Amino acid sequence: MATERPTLDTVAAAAGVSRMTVSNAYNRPDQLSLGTRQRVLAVAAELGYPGPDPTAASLRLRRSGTVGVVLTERLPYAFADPGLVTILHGIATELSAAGNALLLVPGRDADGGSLLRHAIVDGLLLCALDERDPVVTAAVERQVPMVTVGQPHLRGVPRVGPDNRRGAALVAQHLLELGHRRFAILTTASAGAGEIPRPLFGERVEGFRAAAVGGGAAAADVMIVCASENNRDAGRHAVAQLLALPAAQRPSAVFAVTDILALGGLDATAVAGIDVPAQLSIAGFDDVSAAASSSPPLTTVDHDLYEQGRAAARLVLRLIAGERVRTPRSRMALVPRASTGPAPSRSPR
Amino acid sequence: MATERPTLDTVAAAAGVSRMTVSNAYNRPDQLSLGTRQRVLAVAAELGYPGPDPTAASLRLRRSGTVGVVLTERLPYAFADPGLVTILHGIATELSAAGNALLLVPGRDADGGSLLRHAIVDGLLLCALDERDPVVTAAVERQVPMVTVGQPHLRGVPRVGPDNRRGAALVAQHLLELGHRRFAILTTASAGAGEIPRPLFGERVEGFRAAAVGGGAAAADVMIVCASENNRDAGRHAVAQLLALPAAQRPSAVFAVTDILALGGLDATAVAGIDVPAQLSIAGFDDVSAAASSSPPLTTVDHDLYEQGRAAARLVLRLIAGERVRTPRSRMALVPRASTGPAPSRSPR
DNA sequence: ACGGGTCGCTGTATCGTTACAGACGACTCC
DNA sequence: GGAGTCGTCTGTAACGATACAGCGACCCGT
Repeated sequence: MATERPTLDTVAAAAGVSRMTVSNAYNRPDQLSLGTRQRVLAVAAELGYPGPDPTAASLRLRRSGTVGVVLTERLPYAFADPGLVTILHGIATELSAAGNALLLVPGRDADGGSLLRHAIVDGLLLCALDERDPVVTAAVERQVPMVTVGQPHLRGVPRVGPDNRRGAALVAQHLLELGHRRFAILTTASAGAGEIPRPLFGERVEGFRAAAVGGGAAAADVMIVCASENNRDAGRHAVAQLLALPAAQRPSAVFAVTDILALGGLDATAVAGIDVPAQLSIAGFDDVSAAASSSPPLTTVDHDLYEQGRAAARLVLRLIAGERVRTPRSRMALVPRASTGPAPSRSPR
Repeated sequence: MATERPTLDTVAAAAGVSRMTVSNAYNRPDQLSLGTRQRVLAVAAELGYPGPDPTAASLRLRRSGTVGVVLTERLPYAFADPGLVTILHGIATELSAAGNALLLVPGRDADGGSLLRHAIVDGLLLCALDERDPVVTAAVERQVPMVTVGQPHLRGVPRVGPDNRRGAALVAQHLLELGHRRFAILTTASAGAGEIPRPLFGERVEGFRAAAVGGGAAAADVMIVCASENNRDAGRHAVAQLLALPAAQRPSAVFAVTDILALGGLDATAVAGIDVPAQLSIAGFDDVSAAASSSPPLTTVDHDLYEQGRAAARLVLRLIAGERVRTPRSRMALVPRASTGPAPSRSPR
């Protein structure tokens, strides 16, 4: 029966109408009479015509109704990171509301080639990528409407994301107001696996240090401690080492560049019997859900990842529609909780 | 400079070669001399040519390197369900390893039309959909390689997923061997919000009942209890009501169609001071991570969602490659833990 | 009966790419 | 020196659809 796959032409010939009429039967029901339409669709069904080919339509229309999202070089890792999943949730919400599909693009394929070159998309969202990642270059070369989320910063490309420097400075200011003058910044080893790009944490480290020193701390009193990875265990180990320092050298407040690390730090204080915040203040960054229910609840910086995803999706849709957009300013706020308190008196017992 | 967007032709003319040579410069470096290739790419860069248009290439090649995934009618809900995210993780792992992108297709757009008609995909994966969902019809009409995960069962379409009847029967058999003869099946109200399709739970209920009755229980001794929703609180309420029954009518074992409900049931027994499993056995289904660490640990049925996602992706890729595949048998196993034990003696104290 | 409007349908001209079959010179081999 | 081979490059023919202008036919009011 169906020796070759039917096309619009096949159906048109069988129904005795022009190809355009068949196309209209599917896409513009108001452009033809009800009778003709039903007849055409009946013939199409009989021939087993699966409907207009979306690829051909996209070529002609010059749009596909699809937005590409690049999450990390190796896509599957993205699903292991609750933060990225949250961003993705926001993106999906906004895209599907606008009738767009979401294409998840692996950064590179097995051959090292960039799949991005072959992705059929009207626009791109780059999430949390290192700016030296080759996939970023490939994205720019595509010359497609594009928005970045978090990282990287690219000239001429709108970016949604927190001002990491400002957020870290908010924490520094909070701790300075509580009387702290000796700090440790807890970050991940910069030579680490690179699962999460360095620039992001670098901005937080620099933002905190600059604000702390600018606010009265001695440069020598802002130490930097590196955890081996960005996970709770690594945070615990790093803070445990910190607690082993002689009291005189010990900082009175720790700023961890992620909540995960900060929560690990709380674990270490619990083990060591250190009272937080009486003996040591700890603050994090991200306001993940666990931060509100830790013991004690964690002071942190809230920047709404779900909303960032939504905002980025809205922006790229507007770019696709031909509007001009500017990088918006993200909502961001210090969330003071019980893990930070006044600095202990000058000589801790 | 670039009054019109350059194409292969533009670049070919400017470089003084044929269009095919430009195409080969991008896609088949071995088909032309190094010198020519570099010259062509240089000219392309100068003209700002973004590389071959993926849409046109897909039209010509009849493949896009993309697999579509339909998770639920409203895409964003998918990210709220850890089970679906796990399946998606498995799918993404396998697809990206094979150099394919993953298109998340919302079931329907704002106008009620199906976006699936416009999705550019080489194949489709349908996850956990009700078979009466119009999106399923739309998918079938696309006449594209397709695999379903969990639900629905479709004639001629391979399906990956547990045999719910068999899994439930495993639980029934386990409880029968422990001497239980009076059962309650805990499921969700069939007239519920429909967040998760009914057939899935229906199969589990029927599978358990059939195996229990077939194994020696009186039909009247298999009662069905409905929780208002599939969450822990609703499970707790439902089991609390069960515990309020006169001892003579009370079942000695409860089979909950999901672990979530079963965990709620454990909460209820803890509140009521009922000893599990000495006074009441409780079993679940799914082996979610929390099942291993509940108190007592939950007897349940393990069917690996991550592996199901991987298996489904592999299958659809093989279909796309033109191979014939058969619906595989999923690994599934009863995981006996401490929440089930021998039936209490005939007259409970 | 005639101008003007609407309805329903058709024809032509792309959209940008890649497969395939060959053409053409140079090189190798006997 | 002629035949075969290789490496490069070219031309033609799709792939399957949609936008847009336009053309009869029909209905109206006058």
